[in-house]
Formats: sequence, structure tokens, C-alpha cells
Amino acid sequence: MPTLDSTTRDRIVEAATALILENGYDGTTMRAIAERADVSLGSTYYYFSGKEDLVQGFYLRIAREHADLTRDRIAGEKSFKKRLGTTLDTYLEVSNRYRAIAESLVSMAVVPTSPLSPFSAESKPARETFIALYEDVIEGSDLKTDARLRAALPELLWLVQMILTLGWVQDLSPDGKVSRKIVGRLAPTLSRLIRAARLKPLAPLALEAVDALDSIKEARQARLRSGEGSST
Amino acid sequence: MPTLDSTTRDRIVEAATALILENGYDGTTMRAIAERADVSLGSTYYYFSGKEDLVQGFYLRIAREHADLTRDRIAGEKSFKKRLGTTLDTYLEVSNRYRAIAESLVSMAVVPTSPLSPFSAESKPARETFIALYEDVIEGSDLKTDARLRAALPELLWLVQMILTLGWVQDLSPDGKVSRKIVGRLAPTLSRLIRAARLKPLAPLALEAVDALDSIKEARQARLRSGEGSST
DNA sequence: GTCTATAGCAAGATAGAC
DNA sequence: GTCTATCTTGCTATAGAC
Repeated sequence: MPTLDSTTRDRIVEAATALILENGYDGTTMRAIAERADVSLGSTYYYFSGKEDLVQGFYLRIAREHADLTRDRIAGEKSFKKRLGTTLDTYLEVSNRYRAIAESLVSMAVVPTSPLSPFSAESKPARETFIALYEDVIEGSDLKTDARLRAALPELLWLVQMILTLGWVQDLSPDGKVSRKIVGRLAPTLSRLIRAARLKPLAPLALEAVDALDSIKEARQARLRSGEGSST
Repeated sequence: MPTLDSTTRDRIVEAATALILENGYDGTTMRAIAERADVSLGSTYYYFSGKEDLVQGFYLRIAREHADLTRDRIAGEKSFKKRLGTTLDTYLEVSNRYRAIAESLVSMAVVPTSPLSPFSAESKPARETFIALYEDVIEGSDLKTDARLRAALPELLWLVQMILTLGWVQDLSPDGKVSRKIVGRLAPTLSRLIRAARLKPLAPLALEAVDALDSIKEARQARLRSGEGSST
């Protein structure tokens, strides 16, 4: 935590953030960070276990920007479809600010044992910020659906957002135009599916989704018994 | 393929394959590969542009093993649900053989500009092997569904397989048990959804999926205008 | 002309002096 | 806690063997 004068640690974080957003992850060397922060390379490694560690802060940053912006924009709106649409649109908008590091970030995030995995213990603050936002998106809306699905929904929507992120990274069109188009369709479709979750052909599907989520958590717990730290 | 005497190139491939499966991607150094192959480091770089290049072969290898095994197993079976189930089960079985390098592979594969992206020109042979298999899975089955969906289905199922792969990599349970469980539910659910694609609540959803696929391709084409090689 | 050997750089990471 | 070596390894360049 920063005191009055900027500590060594703060200066390193500041330098790293600026350089990484400027030149991307691979384009930023630990030496350059150390130099810009006016400390030695060794000191940088004293405070951070490596380059990856320096990047962790981006998650929470994105989560908070997303939550703040979204809450402003959906205030007063009751339609679940619209609330969800705005939330996803805003997510893409915020993500686009960090396009420069997106590929490196996702590349590291898909490694399940990495602290940068969205499921890791280290990512918990960011993860819970996102899930809490989806809880609010639902809570303030007119949505009525299956009870079990409702309970799991915030986490499920966060999972959808993760998959969307993977698609967005693949999207090489300018400003992620194609992703926006897909999201424009995704929100109404999801909304319709969720509402219909009590109807005949979809009821089992909804439960599959909920069960799948449980299984995923279970898988992670299975690993906890035999190794390093991670959680959900 | 080796001729009578093993050429330098062959020895490098052989050494790389063995070492990477043994120690993973990051755990294998170019120097170690060169040493095991009994060639110089420089020679290794003469034949392969880098470590990534050496890994490209794994894709096709997995695709072929998957296609061969699956075709054996679904021969004679008419039920689409069962054919799809077997195909996905077999995919996980084959993937598990390469678990040691899966994380590194996926980590590189999610970078859209990488030659190791499943959508890249370099990955075309493997991609088409997979898609051709799904075409056969459908063709030999009792499946009847919406015409437009039918046409896009092989590619869509391949996309599902890609997403499944991401989930499988996250699955830290022994032998990917949880993934198998999810796949056990996925096949019947998908089958039901595809069959129901002409019914009321699902018809629009099916078309969304097809349109989404078109959009993804479009996104890729957009990039082709302005840069390096990749295709779909 | 096709391949191999050697030298050297850049950058991530670590050890140990102070 | 900070620094100065030092190590490792991916990668490039180049000289030269056959």
C-alpha cells in the first residue's frame, strides 16, 4: 500500500503498467521496467516473482472499470435483455482499452495452474467483482426463471463472458466490430433461453448447464487435494 | 518420414517429440533437443524456424489419430447421438495422450496471429481433417435437421470441439474424468438441440449460431486485407 | 549449394555481497 | 532491501566443411 512518498514497489508498478500498455507484454523487458522505475533489476525481482506477477493487477482494474461503467448505464433500466446487453457491450468496450495486452493475458490465463487463470485464488478479487456485477444485473431486472438456474446464473454469465473474451481475442477486425455484432445477438438470445428454461424442450438443457458448472468446480477441488493453491 | 538412415531432420523431430512429451514444452530446451539428436544447435535452427515450428506437427498427428480411431468405432452405427458421443469421447481419449503438452499448446493456440492458431493457414491440414471427420459423422447418421444448419454443422461441431478443448485443459481431475462426464451429457444435449432446430423456440437460435460462424470467418478475412497469412 | 560449428546477443531469472 | 554479478536459454549471424 502506498504511503505519502512513492515507494519502490509503487514506482515499479507504475513503470510496468505504462510500458506494457505502450509496448505490449512481450515488448516490455524487465530491464526496461527497472530502468524506468529507477531501480535495479534485482530489486524488481525482489518485489515481484516475475513478469507475470506484474500483470495480475490488470484483472482487477478491468473488473472495476467494467462494474463502475455498467452500473451507471443500467441504472433505472428494468429489462433483463437490455441490462445484459449493456453489460456485455460495456465489457467489450473496456476490454478494447487493453487490447494491446489481451493476447498475452489470455495466453497466460488459459493455463489452469497459472496464478493468472481466472479461476485461481489470486484472481479471486477480480472474479468476485465480475460475479457480483452479474448478480446486480439480474437482481434489478424483470427476469423470472427456474430457481436453480437463477441461483447459478451470475456465475454462468461470468463463464459466458470468459468464452466471449476468447472469441473477442480471435476477432481481428478493427475495434472488435464483429464481436460487438455477435454480442448484439447474444444478449437477446441468452435472455430468451433463460426465460424459456422452464419450458419443455429447454428445461433439461438448463439443468445440464448448472450441473456442468458444478462439475467444473468439482474438477478444481479435485486438484486442490494434491497440490498448489487455487480456488473457486 | 524416416528413410533407411535417419537424416538430421528426422533425428531432430524424433528428439523433440520425445523430449516435449517427457518434459513438456517449457521444460524442453532447444539445446537439449540438439544434444539428444546429436546435432548442433545451429543445425536445429537451420531446419526449424524455432521451437513453435517443431510443435506444429502435433496437430496433424492428433487429428489423424482421432479420425482413424473414431471411424473404426462408429462404423455401422446409425444413431447420430451415439456417433457424436463416440467422436467426442475418442477426442478426449486421444487428447489425454498429449496432456503433457496440452497447456503449452493451447496457450499458443489462443493467439490469433500465431501459426499455431487452429484457424491459421499452417493449421489447415489438421483443421480439415477434423472437419471432414465431422462431415462423415453426420453423413452416415440418421440426423435430419434444418438445411442451413446442416451445411454449417461440421464446422460448428469442430468449433464445439475447440471450446471443449479449452474446458478440458482447465480440467485438473485425474484422466480428465470431469471432462468425460460433461461430454457424456453434451452429446445427447447437442443432438437434441440440433434435431429441434426447426421447432419454434430454437429455430432462431440455430440461425444465430450459423450467422455467428459466418461473422467469425468474416473477422478473419478482415485481417487478411491488412497483413500476414492466415485463413479459414 | 547444402549443411554444421561456433560465437555472441538479449532478456528472464537467481545468488550473494552489503 | 538494494545492488552487482552471473547463469540460462531462445535466437541470430557468420565462417567454413563437405
